[in-house]
Amino acid sequence: MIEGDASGESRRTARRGGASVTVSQVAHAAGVSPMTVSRVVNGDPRVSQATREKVDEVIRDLGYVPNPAARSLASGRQCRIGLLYSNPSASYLSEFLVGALAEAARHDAQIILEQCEAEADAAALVGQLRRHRLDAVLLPPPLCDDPQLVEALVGVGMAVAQVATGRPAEGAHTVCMDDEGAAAAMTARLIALGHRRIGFIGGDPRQASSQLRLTGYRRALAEAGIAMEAALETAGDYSYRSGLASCEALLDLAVPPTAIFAANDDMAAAAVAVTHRRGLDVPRDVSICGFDDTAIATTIWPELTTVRQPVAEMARMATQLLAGAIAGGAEERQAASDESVAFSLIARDSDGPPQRA
Amino acid sequence: MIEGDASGESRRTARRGGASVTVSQVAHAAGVSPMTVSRVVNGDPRVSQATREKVDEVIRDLGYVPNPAARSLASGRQCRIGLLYSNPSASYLSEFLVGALAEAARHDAQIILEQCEAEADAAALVGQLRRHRLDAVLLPPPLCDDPQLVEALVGVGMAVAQVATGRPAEGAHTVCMDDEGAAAAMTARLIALGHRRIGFIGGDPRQASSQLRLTGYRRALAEAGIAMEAALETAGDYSYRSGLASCEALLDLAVPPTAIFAANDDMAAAAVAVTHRRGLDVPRDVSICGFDDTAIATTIWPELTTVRQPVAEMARMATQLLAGAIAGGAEERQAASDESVAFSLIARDSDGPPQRA
DNA sequence: CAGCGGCTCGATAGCGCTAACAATCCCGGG
DNA sequence: CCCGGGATTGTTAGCGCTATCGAGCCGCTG
Repeated sequence: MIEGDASGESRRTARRGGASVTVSQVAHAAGVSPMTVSRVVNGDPRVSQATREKVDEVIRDLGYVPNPAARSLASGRQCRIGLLYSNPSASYLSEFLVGALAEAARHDAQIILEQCEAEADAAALVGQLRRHRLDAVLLPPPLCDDPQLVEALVGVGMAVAQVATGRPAEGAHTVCMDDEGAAAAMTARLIALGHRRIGFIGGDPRQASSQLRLTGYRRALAEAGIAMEAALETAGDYSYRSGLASCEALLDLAVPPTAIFAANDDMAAAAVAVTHRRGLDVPRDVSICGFDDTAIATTIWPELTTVRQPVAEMARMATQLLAGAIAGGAEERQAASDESVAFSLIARDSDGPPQRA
Repeated sequence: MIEGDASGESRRTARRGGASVTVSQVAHAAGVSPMTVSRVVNGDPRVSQATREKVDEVIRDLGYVPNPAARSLASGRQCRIGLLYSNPSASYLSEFLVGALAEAARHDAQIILEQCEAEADAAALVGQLRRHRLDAVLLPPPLCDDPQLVEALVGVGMAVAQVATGRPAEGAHTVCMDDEGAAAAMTARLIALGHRRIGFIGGDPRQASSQLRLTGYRRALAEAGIAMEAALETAGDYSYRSGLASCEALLDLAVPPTAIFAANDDMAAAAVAVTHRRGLDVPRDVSICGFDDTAIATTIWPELTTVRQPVAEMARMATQLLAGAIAGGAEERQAASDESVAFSLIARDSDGPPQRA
C-alpha cells in the first residue's frame, strides 16, 4: 500500500525483466486508444496532425519503444534473412556483414549466418534454411554464382538477393557493380598516366568477376589503340601466392611492363612485395594497382591505388531489397529488382607515370 | 471432408504468408495439449518419456519450428545484444561477428551493430542503446578498455561482456586470452630455436594488450637468462606503417637481431616486407613472428608463425555468457563470470633457427 | 481406507501489438 | 433538416507461445 500502482506494475514486471513502456500506457497518457498510437508509430497517414503530435510527444516523454517481438507476432510479418557464405575473404565478409546488419537493424530484421560449402547439396541446404525459418537469403560471391543453388532457393519461394554476381538468375534480386567498366577505367587511368605496357594479373577463372575484369582491361587497351599481348595477361586465382608467381613472370619478360593491374588487392599486394624484393621501387619503377579496396590495400606500403567496391553499401541495398520483398508479400516478390552501384577509383600511392627510360 | 481442417488453415494463412505449423497443430496431432508440446520443445524435465517421444515424432513429421517472436513475447524474455565497435581491423571484426552471430542464432538472440566513436559521451551512448532495446552489450577491444563506458553500461543494468580486455570491470563478464603468456611462449619458442638477440615491435600503448605482450616478451627473456636491451624493444602502434619503421630501426642496429617478434600480424608483415627489401631472406636471415593470426598472416609469403587468438571463439563465449545472463535474470547477472580461452602457437614458415654466422 | 505428496498434464490467461471492422464526427447537398 | 460519404478514431479479436495454477492420478504411510 505504500505505492499506489506498485501492485499493477510489479505484477507486470514479475515476468519480464525490463519495465518497458507499452502502447497502452502511451495511449492512456495521450488520451487516445492503443490503436491510434500504433498508427502514429507506423506512420499511418490517416491520423490527424494534432493527434499525431500529441502522441509523438508522449512517446518521447515516456521513452516508448515498440516491442519488435509483439509487432512481428501481431502483424505476422517477420524478417529473418540468411546470409550464406562459403569462404570469402575475411575483410569482404566483415564489410558485407556491417552493411547487412546496419540495414537489418532498421527493418527489425535478423541476419542469420549460414556457413555453407560450395559443393553442398542444394536440396539439403534448403531444408536447413527452412528449419531456421528464413524468409530470405543473401548470397555474396562466390555462392551467388551457383545457378542450382539460386534456383532451388527461388523455387521454394524464398526471396533471394545475389550480390556482385555474374550470373543473375530469374526471380532473384541482384545488386551488382560494373566490374568490367571499373577494370576499364583503371586501365584507362594507367594509360592516361603514360603507360603502354600494362600487365594484368587475372583472378579465379571460376568466379564471374574474373572474366569481367579481364574484359574491361582488354577493352580499355583496345579503345586506346594499344595492341594486346598474351604474355602480359597472367592467370592468377585471387590468392596472394598466385600474385607472387604472376608478378615474377611479368617482371621476367624481356620487356617487362611499366604497370601491373591485378584483379584484386591481395594479388596487387603480392606484386608490390615481388617488385620490392627485386630492388625496384613502387611506383617509380613499376606502377601497381589493385581491385576491391580491401583492408590490405591500406595496410601495406605504399598504399594501393585500387577500385573501391562498396561492399557494405551493396550488402545494405541487398538487405533492403529483401526486407521490402518480405514486407510486400508474394506479389512484390515477383518483381525482383536489379540494382547497380557505382564503383570509384581510389588513387593512392602505388601508381604514377612511367619512368622516362 | 477430404481435409478436415482445411478451412481453419486457409483462414489462418489469410494474414500470414507462410503456412507455418503451430503448437496447437502439433498438440492436436499428438493428442496432447499445446502446453505439453511447449514443454517438450523447451526440454522441461516434467514430461514423461512416452509423451516426449510421441510429441517429438509429430514435431519431426510436421516439420514444426517454434515461432521466436511468439516465444519471446510470451516468455517476456528477449535477447538483443549490441555489439559496440569503434574501428577494429576488418578481419578482427569479421571473425568476431561470425562467432557472435553463430552463438546468437542458437539462442534466438539478435546482434545489433553499433558504430561508436571512442570519444563518444558515455551517457548519450547509453541512451542510444536503450532506444534500440538492447539487453546486453558486447565490447570488443579497444572499447572494452574504456572504464567509463563499461561502468555506465553496467550502471544501467545492462549485461556487459568485455572481450580481450586488459581492464576487467566490476560486474562485467570477461572473456580473455593470456596475452602475456602467449607472448612469453612465442619468445621462448624463438629462444629454443637458438635466437639470442630478439627484437620486439610493440603495439599501441593505449591498448592494454600491448603492455601484456611486452611483459610476456621480457619475462621469457628473463627466464632464459638473456639480458634485455632497450634498443631491441621498439615502439609501434599496431599499424603496418609503424612496423615498417620499427623494423628498419631494428635492422639498422650495429648488431641486428636474428629474430623479430611483432605484437601483431600487420606489423610482422611489414617487418617481412622491410627484410625482403633489404635483400634478406625470411626466415633464413631473420625470423619474424606475429600475433593474432589474422588474415594477413596467411595471405603473405612466407606465411607467418604467429599466436592464434581465437577471436570467433571468444566472441562466441561472450555471446553465450550474455545470453545466459539475460535468460537468468537479475540474480545471475550479478555473478559475472570471467572466462579465459587458450591461445595456441601456429608454426608456419616465417621462423627458423638463426643462421650460423 | 482416508489422506498426503509427487508426478504429469491441461485449462486459462495473458505477453504487446496490429488487422479488420465498427463507430463517430463533420461536412455539404438534397 | 436529414442523409451519404470522407476523414478520423475506437473496439474486438486474435498472432503463437508460455507462466501459473489446478486437476487427475499414482503409490505410499498411518
